[in-house]
Amino acid sequence: MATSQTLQAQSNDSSFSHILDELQWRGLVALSTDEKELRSALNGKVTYYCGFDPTAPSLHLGNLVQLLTMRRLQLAGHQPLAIVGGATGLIGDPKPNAERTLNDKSTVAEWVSKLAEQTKRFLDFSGSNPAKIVNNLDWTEGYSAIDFLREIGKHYRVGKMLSKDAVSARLNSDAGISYTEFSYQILQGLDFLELFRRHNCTLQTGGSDQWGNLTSGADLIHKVEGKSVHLIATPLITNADGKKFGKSEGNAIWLDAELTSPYAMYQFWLNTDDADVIDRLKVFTFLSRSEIAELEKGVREEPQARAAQRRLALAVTELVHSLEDALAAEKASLALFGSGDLSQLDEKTLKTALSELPNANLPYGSSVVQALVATGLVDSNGAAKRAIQQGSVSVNKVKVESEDSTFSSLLPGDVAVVSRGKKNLAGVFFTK
RNA sequence: GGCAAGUUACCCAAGUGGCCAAAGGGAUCUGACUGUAAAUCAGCCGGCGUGAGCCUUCGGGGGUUCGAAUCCCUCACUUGCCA
Repeated sequence: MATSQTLQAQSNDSSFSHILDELQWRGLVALSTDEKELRSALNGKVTYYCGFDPTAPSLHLGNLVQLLTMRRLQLAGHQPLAIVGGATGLIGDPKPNAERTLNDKSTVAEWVSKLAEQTKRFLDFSGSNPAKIVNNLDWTEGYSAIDFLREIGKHYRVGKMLSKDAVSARLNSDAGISYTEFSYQILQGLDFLELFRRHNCTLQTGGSDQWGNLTSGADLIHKVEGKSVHLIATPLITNADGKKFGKSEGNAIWLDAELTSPYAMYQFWLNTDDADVIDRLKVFTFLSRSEIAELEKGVREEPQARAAQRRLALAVTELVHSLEDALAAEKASLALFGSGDLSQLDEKTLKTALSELPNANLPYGSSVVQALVATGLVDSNGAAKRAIQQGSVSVNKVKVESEDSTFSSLLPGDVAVVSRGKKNLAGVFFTK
């Protein structure tokens, strides 16, 4: 795979003498195994891994934290293994409140290949410490139930398994937990053991909510191989206002451009709270300590300029998509939110900007309600009318007053910008 | 295997024959104020439709009744206790 320009341009901040110092400064270490040993291990070359379970057709922002952490370690000279959980994805790790619905094997297999493809953008697969993608189905599929219970199960004490947060939370909830999900930690433990044996992998990274599963593997290796290995858990990203991070309008932000457009990605980051933006820059970008300090000053002295948010939005959109996509999203954002009159924009700029938005082709004479539904700004005709009654709908920045409005004037090129609220925009292209 | 309790819209949760599209809270969304921020206040919050009405929904299926989320049968699942 050709290495992208974006990847080539990345580097760690040379003002840190140890990768662990940088990770800590970026707020990426919530929990770890013995820090002194971890630090000295990282002085040499370490092979490490992080798992991604196929629970959806795309990775999301939570996964991005892991991917970028992996990349930082790779830039420090260590060798990454990205595990795509063909096996663990079939089982499902216990969520705090509810049992997961099992997905078809074929669905999971399809998602595995999609996720594997996505991870490729974030790691370097060439050079002296190339990344590798592995699938844990490779070593679990052939395992017989008897062998599994004898060779692996014997090392697990039920008391300890019950005490893991993920399990005990479920036992105390009214959802209970199935044997299937209860077993998840063993499978993940097996992953680490296999990677240790096959690739001499001695470090696992993951989210702090996965700590129980991370320690599962380290314990197993200790018991079976008598070796101590290392763990780094990244904190869960939370917003200053306590709301869940990574959601926009209640929907997850996906890395797949089909599910979350580059424009939506850009907007998501642009809307970051002042109180969060510096933390986000540390976690989600490769900007240096001094660059971030500069932006922090901007937030303090001139928050309304939102320089930090703009930088963040551009940087992450480039990471996830491409520089061209990021610039196009930025341009569309400026054009559509700028104070200027939309009709002053030339046809080409306008059409490019609109194609970044959710959009629809409609015949001339269509109603505003139809456009709202067709572009997906609202779910139903009723919701569209309600939105108009609430005064939240505008066409080309002019508020729509009546439920049966049509498009009275179009922009150059026979297009229109429909908005619901201040931030939800969509484009309409008129055709015969 | 036995006994008991439970399964309500995105989440929590009321409702125990008609006044139930279903209380209340949270989340999301929208408006005002702003900086495409936060906080605050207000509104919307199953679908269709000419704000009258109609359709679908209260775990699945079947039944009683003029009428059921509410009663009965049955299946599935969850939790607790007993074995």
